[in-house]
Amino acid sequence: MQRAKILIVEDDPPLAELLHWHISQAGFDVIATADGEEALLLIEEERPDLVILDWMIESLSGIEVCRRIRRMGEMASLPVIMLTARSAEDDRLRGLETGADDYVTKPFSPAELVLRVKAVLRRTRPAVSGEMLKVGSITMDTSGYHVARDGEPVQLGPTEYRILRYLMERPGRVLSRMQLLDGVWGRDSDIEIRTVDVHIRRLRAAMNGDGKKDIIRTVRAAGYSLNP
Amino acid sequence: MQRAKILIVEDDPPLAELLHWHISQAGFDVIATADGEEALLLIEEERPDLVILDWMIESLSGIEVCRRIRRMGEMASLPVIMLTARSAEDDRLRGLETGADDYVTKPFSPAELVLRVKAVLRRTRPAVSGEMLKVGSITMDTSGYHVARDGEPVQLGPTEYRILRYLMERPGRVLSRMQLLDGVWGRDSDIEIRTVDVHIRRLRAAMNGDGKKDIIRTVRAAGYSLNP
DNA sequence: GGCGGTTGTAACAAAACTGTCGCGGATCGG
DNA sequence: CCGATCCGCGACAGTTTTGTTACAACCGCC
Repeated sequence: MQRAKILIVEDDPPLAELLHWHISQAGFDVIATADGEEALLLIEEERPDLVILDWMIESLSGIEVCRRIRRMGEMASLPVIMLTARSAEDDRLRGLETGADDYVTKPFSPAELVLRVKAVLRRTRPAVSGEMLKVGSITMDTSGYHVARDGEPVQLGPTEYRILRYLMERPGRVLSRMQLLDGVWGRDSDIEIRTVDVHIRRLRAAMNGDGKKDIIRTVRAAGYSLNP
Repeated sequence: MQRAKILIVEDDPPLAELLHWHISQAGFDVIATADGEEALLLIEEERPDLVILDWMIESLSGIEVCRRIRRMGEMASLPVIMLTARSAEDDRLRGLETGADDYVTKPFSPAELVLRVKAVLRRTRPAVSGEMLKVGSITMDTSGYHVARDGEPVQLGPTEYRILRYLMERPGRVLSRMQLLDGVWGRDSDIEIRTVDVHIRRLRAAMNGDGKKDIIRTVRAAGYSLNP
């Protein structure tokens, strides 16, 4: 199972270190910064799966960071958990309004935070939390690398598996070849963009074995998506 | 945003009431029953958007209800969240194979259940996820590139799609050919201005399939606009 | 080193879409 | 009613985008 990458944005060094330890102890990869501007850069470059964001940080308020994340286009759906000092209803509301997925009020137990992280990941990225993915008639066991259609197991090559997984994590959404290259091959791979087509074809061939309906929709000039 | 209707099938009265309260508190319309047979009837009549189904109910096991829902034709794609007592991997598999969209193992927090409900709805009904454009009887799912009129899907070419999107983002406003050229083709394209007409015609042809009313208004000497 | 399976590319074929033209009907202001 | 525009329509050739196939390089593994 692929480990989820968590970005911690916290400018109080002792607390940052505490969080770092507990989160990585729970089996996540951790990157950290104390600075809001840097956080935005790190999000671009490291593509974390979730951000833990202190409401009160120096260079840029947490709420502003959150707002900017929501305007980042490709990363706009990045889950954010806010750490707030007060539990005032007011703050909770404002936090959720700017697009935080959850919030934790200080003081909190690290264990609780870890639980929340897992819950949010389970909700937003089922695959990283080791659960079963299901879209239509297709099921994928992400821990055992098993894929089935209508209960019938399907044999997939590694790349086909990764493409399918990427699609199943975003069912119905049309993904451009560029997005697929980034998501499946990695951000910095100099692969021909048309190569995506070939693998899509292979994935189709493997999944539509009998005379079954095609599971992948081609959207001209846009990309591919999983059929509902 | 239109409220989603949730059907709860749970035969333990205290738990049913608890669920009822939390789900409706979260802003959903709730209907409930303790009986499997009745659940199927309610689905036919009330057309809920999602079903929360206890694995162990009396008259008909949850798993059997789920199976029948999947054979209901029109309602076959109804999302189902299963409540299971055990967390055995085995049950998870069986649950997903019979067509549940998600499952929650008891004990669970009502908050988590609400999160899952929202997550499943987001996945199955893009209308709730804010990436949906609506103007009159036309809906456009911008993340999945789906366009529908009166619920009927409409097939559009790339340029027609971009024009319609541009229009839907500015409903009612009259846009000159020049504006459309800038907005849809890009500021620096040396396209004949009359080409806009042709694409508008193609868009019309695609959208007014049956004898439906024209969705685009021609404003002589000014341009085009979307009809309200 | 040989082997089965996988991967990235190139090249070609097929399909879908695009832009342009010219014609004729519609509309408008006198 | 008339001329001047403006707009809708059908056709069409050119382009772009996608599907398909074949092939050489590569990989881990024995």
